Amino acid sequence: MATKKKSRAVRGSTTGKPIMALLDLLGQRWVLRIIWELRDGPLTFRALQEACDTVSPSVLNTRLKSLREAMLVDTSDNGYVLSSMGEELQTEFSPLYHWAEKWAAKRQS
Amino acid sequence: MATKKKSRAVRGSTTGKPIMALLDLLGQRWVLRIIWELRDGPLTFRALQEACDTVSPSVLNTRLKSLREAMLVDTSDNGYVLSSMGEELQTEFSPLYHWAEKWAAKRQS
DNA sequence: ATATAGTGCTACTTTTTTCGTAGCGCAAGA
DNA sequence: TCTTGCGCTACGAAAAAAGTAGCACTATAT
Repeated sequence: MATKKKSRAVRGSTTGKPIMALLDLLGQRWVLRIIWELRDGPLTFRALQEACDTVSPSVLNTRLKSLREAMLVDTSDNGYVLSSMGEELQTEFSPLYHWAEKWAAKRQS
Repeated sequence: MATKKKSRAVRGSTTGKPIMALLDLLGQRWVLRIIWELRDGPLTFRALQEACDTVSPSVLNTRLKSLREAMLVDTSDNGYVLSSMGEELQTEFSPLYHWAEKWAAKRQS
């Protein structure tokens, strides 16, 4: 059981499989977006809020807590920043960002 | 406060940027999971429901509609199946599934 | 023809999550 | 002192998701 760390039971999946935990984490609203917005360096809480379509501060704070617990985000002097793991994840994602353009083109046709 | 949003197609992002639309779509609960569960071939509605921790049929149906509109999922004789675009996306994701193991290992240490 | 079982899916109520907004406590300048 | 900007909390309203029941249909069995 994943009751080791924080017993947070990342919403839904109790399988204990890392991929399920990850998909659950990333499947929370704004999580993917936050990681995306932090791609170019640190942002303050409010800057991050602005970047994410002025997401409500309560939700943003909740997400940042999750992401810090998940060791994907850290705090720095200049605000929130991707951790080394977070940057790795961002790197995994980058081809996806390119793919999105292709996807959009095909959708419209 | 900022721009008033019209009836949103894909929740949140008004930027019109494909990546935002994609992140919004994938950030809905169960969407990533559904794509993951369809990785090895078609699943019926109920099989898919079982695979996703018995997600409620209303939500599953809503997601499947979104995914069909997004041209990531199709229907087949054997149930729901990833479209060619859906398979591409799944391919983009696969390294991520490997990364999750590494992530989990690091988290617990 | 009737019964059975499995399918995709809708309808409805309850519960959870997110939104939207106001505002607190703190710190650095003017 | 009086701002200004910061991270963040509080809380009611709105939206989304969960949970459950069950319908219409099809295929197979009796």
